[in-house]
Amino acid sequence: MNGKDGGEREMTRAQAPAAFEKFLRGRGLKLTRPRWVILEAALDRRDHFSADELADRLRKNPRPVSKASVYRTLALLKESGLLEEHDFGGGRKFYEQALGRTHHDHLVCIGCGQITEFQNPRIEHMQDQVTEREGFVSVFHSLKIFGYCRACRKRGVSADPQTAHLPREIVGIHGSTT
Amino acid sequence: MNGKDGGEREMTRAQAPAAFEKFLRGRGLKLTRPRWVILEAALDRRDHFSADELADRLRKNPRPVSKASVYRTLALLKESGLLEEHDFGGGRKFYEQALGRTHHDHLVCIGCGQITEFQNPRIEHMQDQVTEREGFVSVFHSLKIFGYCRACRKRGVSADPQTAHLPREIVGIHGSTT
DNA sequence: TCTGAGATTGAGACTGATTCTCAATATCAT
DNA sequence: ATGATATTGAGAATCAGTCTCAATCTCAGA
Repeated sequence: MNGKDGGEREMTRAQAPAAFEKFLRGRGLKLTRPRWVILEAALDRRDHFSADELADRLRKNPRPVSKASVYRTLALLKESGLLEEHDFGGGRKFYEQALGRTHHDHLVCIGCGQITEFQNPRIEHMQDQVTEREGFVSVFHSLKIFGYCRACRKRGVSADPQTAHLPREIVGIHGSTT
Repeated sequence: MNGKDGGEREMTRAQAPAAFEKFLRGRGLKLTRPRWVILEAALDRRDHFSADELADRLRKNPRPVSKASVYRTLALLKESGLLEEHDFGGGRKFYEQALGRTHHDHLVCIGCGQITEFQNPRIEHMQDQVTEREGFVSVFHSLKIFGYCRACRKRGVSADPQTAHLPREIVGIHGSTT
């Protein structure tokens, strides 16, 4: 799962609440109970999750949190750098933890919805060449490769590229470095 | 604008209606007036356009076409391979002509919304390496680099990456090969 | 600990793109 | 021309996400 994990990840996880509080204070914002609940819920996730799925879950909590707060707080967590936002198409955004993680791109299986991460410094480097040539300053980028994963191929799952639709549910996630 | 243009492009444009009709027939679908109107309108565009913008325009035509038909027909044009669909974020999809064009990726300026196209065979090649290594079969991919274009930089337009929002209006398009 | 200015919350209305519904209409092989 | 089917259009529905605003918290200062 993306190289060495555990120790390093746990450390950043432990630091996250303090980092978020600092971020909030720096903006004159308050650390409220709903924000805390949402932060904790987000930190508990190791996968890619959507705002409304999280909102649904938290709405049923012993300490319910409203949909509006979930959306608002996820936006703050993104701005603070604790979460990263991804758009895999399909009309909804997904979030994943960012702290202590390095940049990576995604393979998205249109058969089962599984997401596999990958890193490729050479691709990144060539992107820099492209932007430089254009006088463009890159702020962020997104590279997603859609297709069929090994498991789906084995199962014989494949469809017409034109009619294949993007998964609305992110089923799982595999990490892969290089 | 993306290499040699004109002659070749015009040829494919002339062939497009026949190609679409063939596609429709192959599916037992009919070539109706609204579909024809929408096809022509789409072929007249050289830029990236959204469905609802086109629908708005056609709704005011001497021969009005309904929003529903525009959405339905653009989907068919995409399936037929005449149009390509892009999601630049911002909650709406954009279309561009695909016939006679080669694959390319996009630089999206978050300052002015301008889209610049680029091609880089080496990046494509490395993507192949990545998918192969994962046992993944690529069906399509999307590489978008968001940032500030040369013009925006000159104008001093730049914003906090976290608060920068994606353009809802695609302002223009520049092609660039390599 | 109390207080008040100001930030935040939650319920639900709203938005905006896109899709769906379905009765009326158009298409085209025969 | 005819009829079996596909298609259309107007508006309702959907769906993620945002907004509104009165009631409610937070927290720095007294």
